[in-house]
Parts: sequence; structure tokens; C-alpha cells
Amino acid sequence: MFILKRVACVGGTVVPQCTALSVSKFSAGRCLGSAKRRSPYSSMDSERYSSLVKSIMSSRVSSQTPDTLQAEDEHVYGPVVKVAATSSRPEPRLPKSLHPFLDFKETLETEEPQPGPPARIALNRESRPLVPSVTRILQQTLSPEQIFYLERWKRRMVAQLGEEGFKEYSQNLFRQGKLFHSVLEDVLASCATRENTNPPETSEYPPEVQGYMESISHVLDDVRAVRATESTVHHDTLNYLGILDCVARYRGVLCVIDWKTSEKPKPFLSNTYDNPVQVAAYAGALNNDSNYKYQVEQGLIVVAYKDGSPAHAHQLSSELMLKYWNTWLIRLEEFKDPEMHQVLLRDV
DNA sequence: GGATCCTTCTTCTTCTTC
Repeated sequence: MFILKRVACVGGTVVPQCTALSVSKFSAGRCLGSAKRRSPYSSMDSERYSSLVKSIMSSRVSSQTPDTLQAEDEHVYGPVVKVAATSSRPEPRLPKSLHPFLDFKETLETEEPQPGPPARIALNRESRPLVPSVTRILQQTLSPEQIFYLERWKRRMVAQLGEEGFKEYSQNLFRQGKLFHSVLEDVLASCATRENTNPPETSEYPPEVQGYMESISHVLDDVRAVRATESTVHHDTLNYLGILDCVARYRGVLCVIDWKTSEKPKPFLSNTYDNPVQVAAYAGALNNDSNYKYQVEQGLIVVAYKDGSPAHAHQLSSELMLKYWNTWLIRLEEFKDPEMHQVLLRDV
């Protein structure tokens, strides 16, 4: 059975689009009789699970591909100036040369350090002028599919807000993210120096970040022994650098922690795109940086929400970190061999 | 003082009925 799903206006012609109709859950429900049946989900805490539901609904398998989406977008937003490739990299892939995630340092710290301010190694570009950063490498090795969806999102936003409006919107997102990070850095530093003390009340923070701080309060309860904040890590062998957000114990396990702000709910790790690769890259660098006398095997990505709803904390086990470390090595190879990346962009 | 760096974010479809 087919129904008209919607109509698309193409060059003034109305083109109906058909789609297979599955039995509607609503009509099926009505067939069960006139007596009202209570759904087993009716007693569910819908507010609590709303982000989960939204995420599942938005990740359903679609018949549309970047190809069909692009054709459709061109009717609505005009032709794309730079044609994006439309497929992701072939999977699975392995790095050409494997490099250990952990480095067995000679003088490993086995004891907790004395309580004191966390390490904060500032970036010194003068001593390392040509070393590429984690962010730059990730940005320049995005998959064709990622580039396509990002450009599509930007086109839609510009169509909605205008060039200036979009610029303002982006700047606002960055400003909030930066403020959140700087407030959090102060909180983590003061928690590290004051043993067993609670962080300040939410109302003590700048109004712009109060929601985010409320959002992560349950995560902060499980964070102890902060060892580093906003600190530069450099991989002595692979020669890349970055500035990690935080190294601390989360539920007793030493982790590289990455704090994120997000407008959309991200209840699953897969919603965080390249964030796990970023965390693995920082941890691998820290493990191979002679300035740090300890190893980190696990990671944590915390996604905070402005409305204060509970942040999602995604733990990266040692196994996951190794998986994303290999992904990072592939991205690093692509970055160091731009021709290889160009071939990928062109051919897939 | 100005330029540059690292980072801060942004993506995964779009409709329907009661």
C-alpha cells in the first residue's frame, strides 16, 4: 500500500513522493477495542527519558543518502559551489604503522601526588613552532560525509539566520563554551586544593553558565584527585600537541576528561562524533610526554546542557581508548600524507 | 599593535494522527 508522503515543489511543478505505508501504531491501537488501554509506557518518566527518545527517533535508518539529500537541497538552497564527496571512508582500516598507546616510563608515580594545584603546562609555540595540533589534524582529516553534513547544516543555518545572524550565533556558542571551560577550571583547581569540599552553589557562577554547571553537578560529585587542567601535552615520538581539559579520577579511575557544551542531547557515545578520537589523542600524547610521570588508560566525555538537565557522561574503557587510538593514528597518517587524504576525498 | 596558535562549537531525514 502506498500513500502520499509529501509534495516537493521542483521548478514550479508539484511532484508527489510515494512511500510504503506500514501499519500505523495509532490505528492498530484503535482496533483493539473501544476500552482505553493503558500503555506500559504511560507511567514512564517522560521528561527523564526525553533525550533518549529524541536520539533514537533521530537515528532511525533512513532511505535517504547524502546523494538524495544533496539533490533535494540544491532545489531549496541552490547549487553547492564546492561539490562534496558523498561517502564515508571504507571500513575497517588499520594504521600503516601501529604505535603503542601506553609508554612504559621509567619513573612511574604509584602514589597519589600531594594535594596541591593541578598541573597546567602552558602552550609554548616558540619552542615548538611547527608541531601540528590535535584540533587541526582532526579538522583537516574529516570524512567526506562529515564535510557534507557540516556544510549542509551551515547552508541551512545561513538560510534561516542570514550571514550575519549565523556569525553571531556561532560566536555565541564559542563564547559560552569558553566561559564554561574557564569557570570549570577554577572550580576543579579549588576542589583539588581543598580536600573533600563541595563545589560552590550554582547561583555563584556567571548567569550564562549556571545551567551548564547545574548540568554537570552529578558528574563533579564523582571527580577526585584533579592532576591537570587546561594543560599542554606533546607526543615526543609522533610529534603532535594539544591542550587537554582535565586529568582526574572519575569513580576512582584516572581519566582524561573532556567537557563539552551542547544544544542537542547526546545520550550515546556515537552522538559525539570525533570527540572520542580527540580524547584518545590527548591521552596517547600524555602517555608519551616526558613532562608527565604517569599513564592514563581511560577517558571521559561529559556533555553539559544549558537548561541544567543532567549531563551525559560517556566513559571510554581501555579497550575503547585503544580502538580510538588506532583511528587517531589513521587520521594522523592522512594529515601527514595529504595526497592520501585527497585520494580518499576524491575516490570514495 | 597585529598576527597566529589552541580551543571553544556545528553533522547523522522528515513527516504523519489522535
